[in-house]
Amino acid sequence: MENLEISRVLEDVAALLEIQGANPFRIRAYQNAARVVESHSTPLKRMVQEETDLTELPGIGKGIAADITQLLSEGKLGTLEELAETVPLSLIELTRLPGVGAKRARKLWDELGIETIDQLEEAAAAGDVAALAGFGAKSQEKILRGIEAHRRRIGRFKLSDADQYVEPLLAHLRALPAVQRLEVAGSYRRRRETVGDIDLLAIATEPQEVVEGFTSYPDVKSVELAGDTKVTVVLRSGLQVDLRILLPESYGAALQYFSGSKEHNVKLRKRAVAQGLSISEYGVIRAGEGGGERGELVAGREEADVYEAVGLPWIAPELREDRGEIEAALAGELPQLISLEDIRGDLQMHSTWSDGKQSIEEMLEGCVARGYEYFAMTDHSKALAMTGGLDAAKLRKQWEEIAEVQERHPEIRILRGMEVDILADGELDLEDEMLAELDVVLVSVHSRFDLPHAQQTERILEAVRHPAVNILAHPTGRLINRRDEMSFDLEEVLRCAAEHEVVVELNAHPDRLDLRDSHLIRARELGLEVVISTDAHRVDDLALMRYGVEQARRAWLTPNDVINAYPLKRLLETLSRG
DNA sequence: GCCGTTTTCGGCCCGACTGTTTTCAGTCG
Repeated sequence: MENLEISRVLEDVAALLEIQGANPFRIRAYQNAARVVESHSTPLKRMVQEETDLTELPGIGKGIAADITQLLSEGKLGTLEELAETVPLSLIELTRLPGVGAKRARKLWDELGIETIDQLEEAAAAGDVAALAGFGAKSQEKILRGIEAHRRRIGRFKLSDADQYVEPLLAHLRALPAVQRLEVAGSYRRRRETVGDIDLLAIATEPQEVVEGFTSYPDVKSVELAGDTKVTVVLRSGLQVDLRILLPESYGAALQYFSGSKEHNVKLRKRAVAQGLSISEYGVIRAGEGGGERGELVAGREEADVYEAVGLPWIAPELREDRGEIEAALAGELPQLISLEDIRGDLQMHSTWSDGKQSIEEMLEGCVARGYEYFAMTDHSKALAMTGGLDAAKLRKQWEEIAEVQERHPEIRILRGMEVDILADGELDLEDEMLAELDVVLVSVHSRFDLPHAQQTERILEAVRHPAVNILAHPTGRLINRRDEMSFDLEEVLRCAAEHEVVVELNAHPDRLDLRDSHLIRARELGLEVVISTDAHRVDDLALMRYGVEQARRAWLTPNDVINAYPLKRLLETLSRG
């Protein structure tokens, strides 16, 4: 059982306790523990095997350590099962709808007997929800909209969640002596922001051993299909994984075929047909004389051979969405995609001065360890009271600490920044004279996501036009699988940003990935520069940069489009213009 | 339930806003 799953179970315990109306601090203890477990880099499974004391982790005491140990040994948790006897587990899903929390979920169950989303939808559609005390017509409407959005998301895993399950599975399979080659294809390989299922491809000396090794993997919940060359399992997390065992001569063709996208492959096949070739998952075949006979296999062992056979260079998987990559490849104009090694700094992160978990110096050390030349310390502004956002006085104090830390660490440049809230009227949450003293000003929306379209657009435009602003952070405000983008005119905002030389952020946090790939392509067309930032709240989060870089590659971005791939001098010039 | 301790119990993230109420739940990170 992976850390993410343990974390999910602890979250479920917290949610049920909350619905039950338990001690709020006990609830928070489980929530805290869930967060700690989720972001812990070592698998707890291994810690338990090595008899490391789990209570060494912050927020994990005797009780939760015992819970985790039980969960790992028995695959289930007594605490949760006991709770589930008093309150239905399915109520947890209700609390994930906007406008429904623990109390309201409880009320829906108590008063209307609602246990599931389907039952809630039925009751809301019939108008029964609005009739409840504490609910009204607007709440009922919001619930119905929330259910609709929920349905659209169901069944897709965030890429980072998929990674948590896939990486240990790959390690398990690669350790099998019979495995000669093993790769993941599909949207996972193209690094799409969410994935439906996982496609594994392998070459094996003894296929049967690999099939057995796969189906006996401890996290397999059920084996859906077990043939000689194709096996489908569902992991405990609900993620479906297909494994195909291939012959070496068609491995590259299969990798190409199963990596997709479908649209990319359709275009590629058309091109092949025009050349008297046909591409399938088994290889590239030159049509035989007289049509009906089997033709000659001309490529298939390596993926690059497949592309070469139709006169193309190999195309990076992130580009394979039929967004002009085949045409670009033909013209020899494929972009020199950005990679993690190109990144020279991180321009959004938080410290204990606001809602970050680690000090400025600790964050600095994390950046140094990643080989960065610079980073920006960008705590929240005061409107976000919950996060301990800074007012002018506290910000000045923070600058003193930055100066001291900088003094001790000449090896990296600290930029004074702030993530300044865009207030509902478009005003910024920090005085102009303070803004002028910052090296980098990020602005972003954290409240009133529901303003009417025109008003929301004007609010953001107002902020982008402010002369002190350098970066528009997480511009759409979406949270993957949780919250839709705000309703506003992104095109107009991008045009305005271009005019005022404001850089748009690609927030690398795997919950956000905001802007998304298609938006970034548009931003680049409009001549905008992009910054890829992790929004780190702890040192470990700095590693999330890879998700931003992957998304940037899907958007065809090169090191020349991304300001935190610039050397310090060019970055400072970029930030000081305007 | 966790933490820290002045060791066996008290404290645990400050608020502003909306919708639906007339005191509160939910949301923002």
